[in-house]
Amino acid sequence: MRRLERTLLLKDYRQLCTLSKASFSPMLDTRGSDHARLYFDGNPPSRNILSCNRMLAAHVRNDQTPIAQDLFDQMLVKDVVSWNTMLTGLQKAKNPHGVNRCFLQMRRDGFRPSEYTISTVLNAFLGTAFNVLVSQIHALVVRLALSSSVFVGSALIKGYADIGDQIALSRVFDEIPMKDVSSSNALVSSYMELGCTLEAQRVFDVMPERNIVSWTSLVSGYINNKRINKARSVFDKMREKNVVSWTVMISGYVKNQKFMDALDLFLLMLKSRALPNHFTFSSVLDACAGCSSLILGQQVHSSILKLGTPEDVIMSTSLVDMYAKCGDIEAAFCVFGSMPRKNLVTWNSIIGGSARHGLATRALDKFERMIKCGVRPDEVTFVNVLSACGHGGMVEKGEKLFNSMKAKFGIEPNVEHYACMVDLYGRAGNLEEAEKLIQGMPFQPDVVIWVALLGACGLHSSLQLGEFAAKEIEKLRNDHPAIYSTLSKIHGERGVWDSVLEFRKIMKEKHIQKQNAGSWVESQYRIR
DNA sequence: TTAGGGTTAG
Repeated sequence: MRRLERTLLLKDYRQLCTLSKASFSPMLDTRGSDHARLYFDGNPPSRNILSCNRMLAAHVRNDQTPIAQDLFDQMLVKDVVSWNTMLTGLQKAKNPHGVNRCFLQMRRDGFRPSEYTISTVLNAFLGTAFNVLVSQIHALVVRLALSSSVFVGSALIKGYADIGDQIALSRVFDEIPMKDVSSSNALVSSYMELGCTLEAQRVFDVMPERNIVSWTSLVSGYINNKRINKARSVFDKMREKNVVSWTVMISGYVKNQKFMDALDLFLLMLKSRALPNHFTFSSVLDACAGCSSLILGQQVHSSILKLGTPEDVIMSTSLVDMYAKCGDIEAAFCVFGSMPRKNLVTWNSIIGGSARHGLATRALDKFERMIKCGVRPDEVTFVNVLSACGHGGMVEKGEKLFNSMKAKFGIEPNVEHYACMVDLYGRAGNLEEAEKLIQGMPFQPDVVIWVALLGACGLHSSLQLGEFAAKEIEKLRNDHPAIYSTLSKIHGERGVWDSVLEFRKIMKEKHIQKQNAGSWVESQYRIR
């Protein structure tokens, strides 16, 4: 490049830099005229760094991370805001690898991480294998003198909670000079996460200022520590409640199988004129499914439509699951078909629902479609398709799918899959094959396996093998109700009435009741 | 122009 050109470029570059001097200062310090050239070519003055960053942020806000990444890669001059925005995009896209790579590149390029950078990176690493880096990032925070930031502090507290380091997280909190309500809230939920309910309560009690999040963190913490009644008593003390606090309490009841309490609370929420959102509806639908109430489920579905709740893949999956569990599989298919986006859980719900309704062919058809749509099956998918084959008597298809698990999809069959296969062979009357499979299993058979075999023996009146399975069950759990009822049935069918009476006597002594099959219709009445 | 603390499914 000729000297004159170089001088001109450098002049233009300096002029451009005056648009945002603070952002450009690291570049001025470390870059030469080649960078000026690059900037001149790639970023005409109409596209200065501020407008590029704004565009980048807009893409990130709209969940268009790949577009943001393209723009970011094209930006020949970046500032710390550009890097932070890109990191936020990768964090939102749940791409911790990407965040790690971007963060490393940022540092290699000589940029100094800011409070924004640290809190974004730490949050991206939560719940991932990258959380081993928390203490290293903490060391960097100390070196960069960012320890006093409440944002960095909150992120570090959560990071240390994620790796179970109670001492470190309380030390981080202590070292924040001007603690705010958010950092205290982070401390409350982190103690709760580690099961330290007393510590969490103590922090909450001494907080100089509490907001709705502080209260909700406490409620949520008690729920996660299985203290549902304590959670409710805190919840009742809240003077102000919002959609999140209502949802936390409702979903807490659902997690604890207290479906009627969840539905009662949902009614209270509506009475208080709080507006449910997709989080609330997912939990409420789960409660309807839990008590098999189609009527309530339908009413909740109507409310979703009436309120114009925006489509959400999780909420719609809960709808599919609710309809399937409440006996209306056609409605489940209808909701499923109307979903613009489906994920693995959605597919598993419809496949599992079909299987439970005895619709083996439809279940397998959905499985094929799922593969065609490019969704990779997981272990739940295979439990569902194998049980569909079992209910449909499709032995060969089941065998083929079972063998394809490892070979085609890289999924190692677990004990549940073996139980499905034992059930599949057993129902079809192929008890020998079932027994052979158990013998060849790569792990010790559990109660579920033996119960599947015993069930098959009951179905096909196989006394010898049935007694063997019963003995194995007894070794693992000596009061399993299936043992006595099934053996009593087999003996009855063979006319060995003494044994039948003996089993009935044992069942009476041990207060064992034959488990009755539940009926959807029955539970409809129960709820009214 | 960039960040934190409480909520959902098989």
